[in-house]
Amino acid sequence: MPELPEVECTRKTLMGLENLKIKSVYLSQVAPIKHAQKSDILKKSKGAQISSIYRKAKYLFFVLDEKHELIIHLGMSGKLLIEKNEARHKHCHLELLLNDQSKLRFIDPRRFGIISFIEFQKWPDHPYAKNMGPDYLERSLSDKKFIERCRRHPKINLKSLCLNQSVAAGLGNIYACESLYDAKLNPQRLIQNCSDEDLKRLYQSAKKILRLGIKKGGSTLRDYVNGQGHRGKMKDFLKVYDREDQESLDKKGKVLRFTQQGRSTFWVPEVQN
DNA sequence: GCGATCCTGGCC
DNA sequence: GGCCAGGATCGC
Repeated sequence: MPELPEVECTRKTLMGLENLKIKSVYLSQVAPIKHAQKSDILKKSKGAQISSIYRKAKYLFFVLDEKHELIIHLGMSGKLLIEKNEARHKHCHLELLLNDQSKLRFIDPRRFGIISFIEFQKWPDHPYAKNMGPDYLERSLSDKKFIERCRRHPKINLKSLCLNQSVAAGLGNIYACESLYDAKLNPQRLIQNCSDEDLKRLYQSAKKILRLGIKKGGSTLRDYVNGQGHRGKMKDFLKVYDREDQESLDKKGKVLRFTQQGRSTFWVPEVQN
């Protein structure tokens, strides 16, 4: 479900939780906890204060007392919601009861999401961090660095490159299709057949599209909502995604769909070379 | 590098 | 019933 813009919009709506204290923690029997112990999370979160909340690519980090960090990845169907009196959802896997009586809930029917827990600032040592390149919107990433990272994978196609979080992180299927369309690049083209100029254009398009996604509050195709339960408006600005056999939003041609690496790619052949 | 795989739910 | 879904890892 959520790509970088949706995770960022979720983060923004959770900012009000900073400095609140965790009174109690609930974890479901089937909570998707990875590389952490349930007992550890329960023990070390209880009574802790949420000192800050930050994001890297599609991961959210809740810093607890500057001693530990609770990590959440929303996967395909996950959402974080601030609730008060609502009954606990069937697929709620984590609930933090806070000292203002609100509850932060992680709801994830498919359980492709991730709950993890680390010592403060130990993310670089986490197994999942090793496969993650720089966030597209990170200031330290540059045209030159992006191109250099792309060149490590000469044999993969541009769509795979976009979805490969080790090159640069944050794009998912929607924003990958939109970025390739914006950059006028054929999703099937191999990296070895791209010029530096092509790759630079892809990087610049990705940043532009991701920023627009954030500005519009994220894409709600079916059920994405931010921490306050509000839908995003970016769907109305998507030019090719989910528009098979229709004209692209900017009327430059007919959108076709095909499957690449098991995922749908939406593109306009007349525009993308 | 690629396909299978982890899951539930919605839609045809 | 079958297919599809906003993700990412794992084995070959």
